[in-house]
Amino acid sequence: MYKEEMNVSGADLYSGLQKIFPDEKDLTLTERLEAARGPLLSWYQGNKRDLPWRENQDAYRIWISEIMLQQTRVEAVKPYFARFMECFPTVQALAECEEEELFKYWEGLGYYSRARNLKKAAKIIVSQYGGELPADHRALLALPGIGSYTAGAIGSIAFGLPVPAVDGNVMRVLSRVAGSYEDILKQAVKKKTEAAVEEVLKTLKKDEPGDFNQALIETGAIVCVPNGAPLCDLPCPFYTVCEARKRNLISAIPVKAPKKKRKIEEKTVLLVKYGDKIAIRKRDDTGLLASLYEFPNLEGKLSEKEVLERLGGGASVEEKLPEAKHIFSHVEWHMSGYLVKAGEEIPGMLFADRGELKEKYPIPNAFAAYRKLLESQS
DNA sequence: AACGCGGGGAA
DNA sequence: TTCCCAGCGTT
Repeated sequence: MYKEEMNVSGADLYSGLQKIFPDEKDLTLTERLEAARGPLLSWYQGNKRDLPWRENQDAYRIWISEIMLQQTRVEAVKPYFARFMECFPTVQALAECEEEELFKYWEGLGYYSRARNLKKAAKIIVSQYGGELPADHRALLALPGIGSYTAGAIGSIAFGLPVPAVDGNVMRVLSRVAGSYEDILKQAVKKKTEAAVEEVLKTLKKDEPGDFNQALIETGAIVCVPNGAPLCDLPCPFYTVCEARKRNLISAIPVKAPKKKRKIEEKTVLLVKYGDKIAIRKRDDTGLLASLYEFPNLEGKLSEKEVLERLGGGASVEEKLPEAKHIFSHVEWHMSGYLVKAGEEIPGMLFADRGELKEKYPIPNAFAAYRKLLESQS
């Protein structure tokens, strides 16, 4: 209300508040981090979650977990991680696997380029580093699928390197600690934050960078939570140095630029039966759900007649299927569907039996509603 | 710097 | 509904 009435930006409001409280010392983020260093490390020892990839410091396990955890919640990752490590226990096993099989283990986890890059990187690790992940920040950063955050996480957790691992969690925590109104989605803001964390990492003992980075992340997961108010009354390692808490700005920070809205796409999904088999096809190798399999589908919401025109070849529609919706982050599929009986195998389509549908071909969850229909059908 | 890329849990 | 999650690669 004050903000809107005065028509001032968050930054202006903040500098205004600074003038109202001129006696407050304006600490830098680095100074706040240094002040919290001790409490943070001991808080982490007492509060860290017991997670499968924290059983040891094996770089391969750390790597796989960090890739899976990109934009993905811990609870979602746990079952995938267990199955993955069982099937691909070493870098070599991963480097030699079939991409199709790898996708099958990734099915439902999303952001499938992560899996593709994992295999690419595994081959490089085998050919250039003797099958061991390199204990070098720049070498890690050069591997496909490993960016600034992941290189920092692997480097510090597996190898003890003093490199920052700043993700969305850490940006949320530290923007509140600093009382900063800068947009945490901006890469320049993230870079500054990484620089501040790196300063402090340099002052740590040799075995502490991994714990320090994980402690920051853990604070974001346990105390300074996303979606709603942070739980400042739990023991918080930043309690005494947190500017947002001190000035009651926890609901205003972090600042994130609004996202643009999704577009909606209409689709008509076909479950085409030929004997006991069902038609699927492989998607294009670029773009959304690249290289995965799908039920044949047509653009737009088509009538029974329009479907038959496009199929030809003695196909007949057996029934109209219920509508389904799938929401991606940037697009929304509104699907209608038909159960179709094919008179012959249709060129360009692949006919799979129920077992192959379940065990062999990776089909993304966007088609889960129709897949389920199929299972209850038989 | 902006955009494309999954899926699901929670408010 | 909207938000946001242990982000990265491409343009």
